[in-house]
Amino acid sequence: MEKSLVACSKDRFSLMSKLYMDKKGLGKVLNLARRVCEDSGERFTEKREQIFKILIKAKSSLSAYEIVDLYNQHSDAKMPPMSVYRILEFLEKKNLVHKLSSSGKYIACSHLNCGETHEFSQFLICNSCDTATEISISSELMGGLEKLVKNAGFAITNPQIELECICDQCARN
Amino acid sequence: MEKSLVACSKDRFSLMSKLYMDKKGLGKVLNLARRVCEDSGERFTEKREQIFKILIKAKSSLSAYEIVDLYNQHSDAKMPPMSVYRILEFLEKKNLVHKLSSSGKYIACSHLNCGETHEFSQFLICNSCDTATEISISSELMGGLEKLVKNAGFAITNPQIELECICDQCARN
DNA sequence: TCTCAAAATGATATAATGTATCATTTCATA
DNA sequence: TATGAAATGATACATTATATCATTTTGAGA
Repeated sequence: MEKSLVACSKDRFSLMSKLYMDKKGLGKVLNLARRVCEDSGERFTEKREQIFKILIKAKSSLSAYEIVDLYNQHSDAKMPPMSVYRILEFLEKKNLVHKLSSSGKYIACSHLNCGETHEFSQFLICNSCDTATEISISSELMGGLEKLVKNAGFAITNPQIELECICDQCARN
Repeated sequence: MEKSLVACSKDRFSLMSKLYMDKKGLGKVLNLARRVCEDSGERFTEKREQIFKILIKAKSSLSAYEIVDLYNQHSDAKMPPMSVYRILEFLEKKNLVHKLSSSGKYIACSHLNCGETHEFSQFLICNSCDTATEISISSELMGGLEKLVKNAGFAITNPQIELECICDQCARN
């Protein structure tokens, strides 16, 4: 896939909605994930799928150990943390999940709806309810940032940006 | 101090340079730090000053445990990690140091040169040499970001932004 | 279908980071 | 100099993350 600041061609420069998932949508996303893995000669194993599904269903970002607990609650075979870290790392490399560096927690990529995976996003993280919403900032804004950064003697190597926010729903309460 | 997206009135909307520090400058900054603390009825103790100086002299951001080690190397009395965490938290509240949330490491505020402290900054972090440079993004850019965030149903609560970069010097090597 | 190498996971230990809690010391000021 | 709040010490422990070697699973080719 081409590297681009914009993730999804169907949604250029616009707001991305959260990953909405009905049963049909879930199946589609899982198929896409499988294809992404198998296209590069790797496997979308049962355990990788389970962990991916845990993240898709999660309402907020999850730490590796929270995923361990969720997995072990719903399975007889207990998965050790090391395996979860490895699987998360794998899914992240495939751009199926993202790691929020400010919290160390993980979320499913919300661009899978449109049948694409992508590498870079920006995230709005609600301090109150811990949900993370993935957005794509405009090329104009990103261009402005890049210019500023260049003037400071730097170049952006990863345009992932995480913004500490409060969501409207939490703000009302 | 008034909360503002821009830190330093002498440098509005412009690039901030890294904290440059000769002997005279160091004295000035330490005096400022002491004043900031004592103005609110708190103390700029010897140990707080030592840790602050370690951060000022550091070429890159430092983890709490790195600071523990540096302190203990240059002192007979050994300071436990808990104390370092407490002191860092204190200095951060006073806006004398900043914590990089993506790495959990600390840097001295580089706006102290201009005789002011400030609350919010953006940081360019070199992946290669681990230096962090503090900048202030323009109000125009910040305004654009805020608009985008608002459309997504969020409001920014902390405009600290951390960008993964490579610095020109590392890029040449 | 059997074998084998690579991929994937298990198991275990340990490093690194961060917090909770209670005890002790330091310091301004009454 | 007595006292109470601020600051630090000491200790334990929780959380997060990685290193390493063993075992299992898988798919491709003999």
